Amino acid sequence: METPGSQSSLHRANLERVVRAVRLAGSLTQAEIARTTGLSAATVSNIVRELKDGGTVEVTPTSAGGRRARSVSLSGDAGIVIGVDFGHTHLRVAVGNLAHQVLAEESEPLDVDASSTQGFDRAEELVNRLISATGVDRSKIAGVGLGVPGPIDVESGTLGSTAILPGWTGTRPAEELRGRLGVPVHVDNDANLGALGELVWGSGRGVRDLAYIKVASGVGAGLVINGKIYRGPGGTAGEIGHITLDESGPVCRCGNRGCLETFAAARYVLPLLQSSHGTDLTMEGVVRLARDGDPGCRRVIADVGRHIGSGVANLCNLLNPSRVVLGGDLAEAGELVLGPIRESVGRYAIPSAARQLSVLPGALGGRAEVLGALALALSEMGDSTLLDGTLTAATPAFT
Amino acid sequence: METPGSQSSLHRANLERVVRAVRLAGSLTQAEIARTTGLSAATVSNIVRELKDGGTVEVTPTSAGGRRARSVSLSGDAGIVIGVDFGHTHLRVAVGNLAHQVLAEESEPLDVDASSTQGFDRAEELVNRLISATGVDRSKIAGVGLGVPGPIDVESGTLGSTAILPGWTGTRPAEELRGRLGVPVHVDNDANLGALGELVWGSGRGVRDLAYIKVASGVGAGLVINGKIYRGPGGTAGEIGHITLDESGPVCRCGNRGCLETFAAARYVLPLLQSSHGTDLTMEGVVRLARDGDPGCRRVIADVGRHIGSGVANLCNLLNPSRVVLGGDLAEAGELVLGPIRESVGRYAIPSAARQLSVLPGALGGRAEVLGALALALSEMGDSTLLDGTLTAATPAFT
DNA sequence: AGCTTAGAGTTCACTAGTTGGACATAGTCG
DNA sequence: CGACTATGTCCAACTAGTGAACTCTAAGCT
Repeated sequence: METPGSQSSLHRANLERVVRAVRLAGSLTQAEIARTTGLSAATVSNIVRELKDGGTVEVTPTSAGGRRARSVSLSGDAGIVIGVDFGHTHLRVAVGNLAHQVLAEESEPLDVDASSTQGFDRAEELVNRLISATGVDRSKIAGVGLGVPGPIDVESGTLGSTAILPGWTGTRPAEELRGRLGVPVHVDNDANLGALGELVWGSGRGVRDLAYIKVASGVGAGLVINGKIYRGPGGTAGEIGHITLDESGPVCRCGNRGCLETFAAARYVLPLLQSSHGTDLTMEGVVRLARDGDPGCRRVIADVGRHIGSGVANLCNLLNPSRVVLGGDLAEAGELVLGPIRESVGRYAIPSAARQLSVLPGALGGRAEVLGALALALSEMGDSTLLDGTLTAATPAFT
Repeated sequence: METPGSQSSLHRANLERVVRAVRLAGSLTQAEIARTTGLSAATVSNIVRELKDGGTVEVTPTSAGGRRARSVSLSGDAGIVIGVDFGHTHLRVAVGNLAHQVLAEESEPLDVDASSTQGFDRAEELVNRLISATGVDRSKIAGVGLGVPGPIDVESGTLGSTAILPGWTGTRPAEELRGRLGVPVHVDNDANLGALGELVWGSGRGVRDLAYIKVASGVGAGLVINGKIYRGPGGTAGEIGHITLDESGPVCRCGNRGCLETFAAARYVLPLLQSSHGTDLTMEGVVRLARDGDPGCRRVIADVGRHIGSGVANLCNLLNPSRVVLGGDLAEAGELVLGPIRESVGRYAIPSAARQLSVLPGALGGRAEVLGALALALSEMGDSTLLDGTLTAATPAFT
C-alpha cells in the first residue's frame, strides 16, 4: 500500500492520470481517455468503474457514431475546496469543486483594527454561509487555502512581525481556522497566492515562469518558477519592494534608503498629492482621477510606473520570467502605469531578457488572492493539474 | 515498453531506484538496498541479478553477522561521462564514471584568437588522450557536457552574439563536438555549469537554492532553484552583471549606465590601477598583490566587493537563496572580497532574507565549470541523484 | 425495413512484475 | 558443536495492465 514501487502505487498513479485527463478536458469518453493517457481501453474501463463506484466521477450516456459512448466527468460533489483571503480592508471567501469550478464567492469589509479572533469568527461565519448556499455537504470539504497580507512562515504557520493587520503578529492563522472548520488549512501570503491565482486562472495562463507584483500599501511580488510558487528557503523570496533603486534615496520603513517601495507604495506616494488633492486620498482615488485626466495624478502614476519598471528590469535580468503581472489597486490604472513600466524595462533590462517579457495587468483584480487560495487548496490535496489550469465556469458572485 | 503506466515502466522505475541507492551509498548489500528503497528482498534480488547481467553493477562477497552478504556497487566501467569546458584562455576536460568519480582531468591553455575549428580540434584531441589514459573503452561514453563562456541558446545550441571568444558567434558547439565524438553532447554556459559544479561537489552541497557568481572579464551568475539549474524561458536568467546600481554611472558595454559590471568586472576595474601599477595587470595579479598587502589593490577589491554585495542584496531580496558562491579569479581574494560583500548584503538586503544567506568562496576553483559539465552529462543521461551529490574520489589531476 | 459498418465499452485469458513466506547458507557466539 | 541470526534465493500467490475476441448501438446505405 504505502510502498512506492509496488503495483498498487502504479495503480494509484494511473488513477491520477485518468482523473487528470478528465479534469483537463472537462469530460471525455473512455476511448478518449485511453487515447490521451496512453493506457489501454481495458485498463481505462476498470479504472472508470472504480472511480464511479468511489463517487469521484460521473458517467452519462452520449450519442456517438457507433455504440453509445459514455461521457466521463468529475462528479461535482466529489469534494469541495475553500479559499479564504484576508486583506487589510476586506475578507473574501470562495468555494470551488474539484473540477476547478467556482461555486460561490463573497467578500465583505473587514475592520483593520479587528482582533484576530474577530477576523476568524467572521471568516468561519462566511465560510459556513457560502457552504450552505451551495448546498454541498460539509463533509465534502477537502481542504482550505488561506491568504494573509503579511510575511508568514509557511513551515510553522506563524505570522511574521510586519503584518499589516496589527495585533495579528505571532498568531497561527492556519491552525486557528483548522480548529474552527475541522479540515486541513494551508496558508501563504497574499502576493504568492495572487501569483498562483493569476497563473492558474488569469493573465498567467500557459506560462511557467511568472512574477506577480502587487502594489498596494507596500510592494510585494509572488514568484512562480517552473510552474511552482517559489518561496525561497527562508520564505522571503519576492521582496521586490526592498531592492535598492537609489542608495541615497528616501528612508524606507525597512531601515534602508531608496527602496522601490519608497517610490511606488501607497504609503509613500499618496503624501505627494496631499497638499494639492487633500489628505484622505486613496490609491484607488488617484487611479480614478488619473483616468479622468487629472495631470498631477497621471504624473504620479507614471513616475511610480517608471520606478516599478526599474525594479522589474532587475528582476528580469536576474530571473528572466516570461511574464510579469501587475496586481493590486494600481493595476486599475492600465496603460497609464503599464506604459511607463514597459518603457523603463526596455531601458534598464538587457535586451535579450526584455524581448520575451510581457507585462500585463492582472485579469482577476481583487479576486486573484482568493482564487489563488483555492488553487493552493487544490494543489495541496495533490492536484497536479493546476498548471494547465482551466477555470471552467466562474459562477455569479453572490453579494 | 514505451507506455507510461504499465508494469514495465514500474520495473524501470524500480531499477533506477536501486541504482540510485547504490550510487548514493557507494556500496550496499542487497538487504540494505531493500531497506533503503522500501522494495522487498525478493524484488531486490531479481533487480540485482538483472543489473549484474547487464554489467551496470558489480557484486563482491562481504562478511557479515549471518550468511555471507553480497556487497553491490556500481561497476566502474559501466559507462563514463565527459566534461569539456572552454574558457577564454583555457580548455579543460574531465572524465568521470557513473559512480560520480573523476577518473582524469586535464587543462591546457587556449588562444583567445583561435578559430572555433582549432578549438574543437584541440578538445577532441584532449578528450581522446584522457580516454586512452584512463584505459576505458570508447564505446562506454554515455554523454558529454560542454561549457562555453558566452550566452547560448540551450534549445537550438547556437552560441549568442556576445561570446567572449571572438569568431565563435553563431557556431553550434554541441553539434560540432557530437560530430567529432559520436555521442550526445549537452551545452550550457559557464556560469550555469559553475553553479552546477559547486552545487553537486563544491560549496553548494546540501543546498537546494544557490547563486553562483562568477567575476571575471564580465560578471555572470548561475542560478540553482529547487535543485535545478534555472535558465529562464529565454535562457538569459542570471544576468546579475547588468542590474543597475547607479542610473547615472559609467556606460556599460550593454549600452546602459551603472551596471554592476562597470563596478566589478575586470575589464572596467583593471584600468583603475593601470596608472599606478602598469598596464599589463590581470585580475589574478591584483588579487595576488592585494594578498601581499598592496593597499591600492586591496582598496579596489574591497570596492568591487561592496558593489557585488549590492547586487547580491537585490538578488537576495528577490530570490532569497540560502547560499551565494563566489567563483572566478576574484574568489581567490578570499575574505578581502567576501567581507565587503557580506557587509554590503547586510546593509542593503532585508534582514530576514540576509539572515539565512551564507556567502562562500567556491570550493572547486577553476574546476567548477568542468565538473559542472560532468554533472550536466550525468543529469542529462537521467541521473537523478546529483542533488545528493558525492564526488567519491577525485583522482590526481594528470597534467 | 434490413444489412453493413464502425466506433465504444466489456470480458477474459495471459503476461509482467512484486511480494510474503519457506528455505538454504554461512558466519558468530556460547 | 549446536544455537542463533542475518542474508540471499526460490516459489507460489497476488496485483494489475493488455491484446484479442466479443457485444452493443447508432448511423449510413441499399
